[in-house]
Amino acid sequence: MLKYQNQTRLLVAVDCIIFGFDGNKLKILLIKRGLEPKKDHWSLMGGFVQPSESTDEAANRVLKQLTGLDGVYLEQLYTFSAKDRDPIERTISVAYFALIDIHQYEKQISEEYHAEWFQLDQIPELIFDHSQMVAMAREKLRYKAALHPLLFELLPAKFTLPLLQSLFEDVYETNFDKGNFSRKIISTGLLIKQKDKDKTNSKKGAFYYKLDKKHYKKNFHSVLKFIPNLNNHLEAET
Amino acid sequence: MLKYQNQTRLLVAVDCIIFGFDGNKLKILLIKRGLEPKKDHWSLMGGFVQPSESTDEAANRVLKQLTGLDGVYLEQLYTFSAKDRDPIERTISVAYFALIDIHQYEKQISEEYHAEWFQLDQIPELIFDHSQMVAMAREKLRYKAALHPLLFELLPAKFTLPLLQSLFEDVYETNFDKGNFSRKIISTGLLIKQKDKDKTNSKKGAFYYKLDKKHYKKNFHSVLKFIPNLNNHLEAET
DNA sequence: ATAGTAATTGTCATTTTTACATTTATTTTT
DNA sequence: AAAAATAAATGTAAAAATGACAATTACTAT
Repeated sequence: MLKYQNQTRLLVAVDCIIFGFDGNKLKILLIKRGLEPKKDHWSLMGGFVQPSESTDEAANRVLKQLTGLDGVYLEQLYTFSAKDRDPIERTISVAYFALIDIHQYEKQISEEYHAEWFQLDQIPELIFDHSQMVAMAREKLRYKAALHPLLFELLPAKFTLPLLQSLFEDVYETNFDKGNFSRKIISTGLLIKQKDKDKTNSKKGAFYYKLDKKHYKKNFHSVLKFIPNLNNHLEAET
Repeated sequence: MLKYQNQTRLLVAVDCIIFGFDGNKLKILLIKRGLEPKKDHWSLMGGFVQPSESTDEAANRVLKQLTGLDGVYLEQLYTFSAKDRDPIERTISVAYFALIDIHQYEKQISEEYHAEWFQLDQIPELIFDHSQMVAMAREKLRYKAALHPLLFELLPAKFTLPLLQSLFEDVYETNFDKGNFSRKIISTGLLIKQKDKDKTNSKKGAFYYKLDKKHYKKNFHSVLKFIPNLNNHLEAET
């Protein structure tokens, strides 16, 4: 089976940075690590790549194990390969980031892993280089969401413009003018206005919208500039 | 040494997509593969990751081996991990893309590998999934160069605006208005005008410019929009 | 019926973009 | 030595977009 002579083989893992939005705050899902080393320390959900799978498949498997979810937004982020990143044995890790609708997530499944959602300003110390992975995922999310319709993946099928705006405001830690924001979103043509309203947050109520799936897929890669004064809100990118 | 029980270890390689600009056309550097399988077929330059190195270090090593160059622009692109991508033995490959000043490149070194520069519309059949890697690198280059001052890495220290424009025009396969182009570039504040001109292409001569290195590093991550009608020139992104 | 609230729509000055036109600096030709 | 040729550099203005702020609207609760 080993046909390239004299080459070292390495452990390959995947780790997932899983984002969710509870209607108020952007959060990531962390687990308490179940095996040594660093047992019971906070960690990203991950696992070793099996002989039968690609890293994409491994990441999807791991994500399903923890959340019960299939077919969610999952994107390869970066491969971490520092020689000593795992103290037990050399392992390279391909990091993925996922965006899920937090309400779809099945709690009972994740209890097995002692998983918890954390706000981004309250993330505990993480094992290995996982803090670096989280930082990079957050940067990438900010960068990409400013230019592409990404954050919709975090919302339920029906949502209001004020809810969308509060998500953007939390991601960019700033406030946007509501008039300009709604015009910009509407002008993308990505949303279909519904007949009904959400009246939990105001007396007037805010219309629900749904994604126009076709338009969304077709225009996902277009550069849209959702964010005014973009450069004030991005520090760096990957 | 093997401390995580019952896990499979895999070969890990790096492959480099090396871009250069000869003053006329954007090109990539390919080699004739020296070992079986697929000996003498066209291939990206690559190599196995050694126990002593990270993938970044491996990519830099491989790049230096082929070009003789140190400290060039090198960025991790994507990790390719399809189960059967290498027919001999399972190998995952971390692809990197490099931007070099083609005139710095030392030809005698690469003759050992039978390396040749190819225009992007004349790339031969490549081994394994290397064509896919090239396609992704090209997309990424287009995407990123539209928003960040990336293409300067392909030019010599002193260059003219018309040369820069011809590079942009080749990358995006289109023509730009020269007045608007030069204004946009100048307005970034990234360039320092020199006293001398290049008179090889016109009677009037075009002033040389140099990168303002400090400004360049500081503003590299700013979103600048170098390209008008951006969405007409990007198909997709990674 | 009225007041209160947040959603929605409106307005307009400012800035950016883009198409196209003119001027300028230099070399080559007459 | 003047004129023609060439491509670089600069100028112009209409159109589009952005962004700050104001007014109106639709509904609920008093």
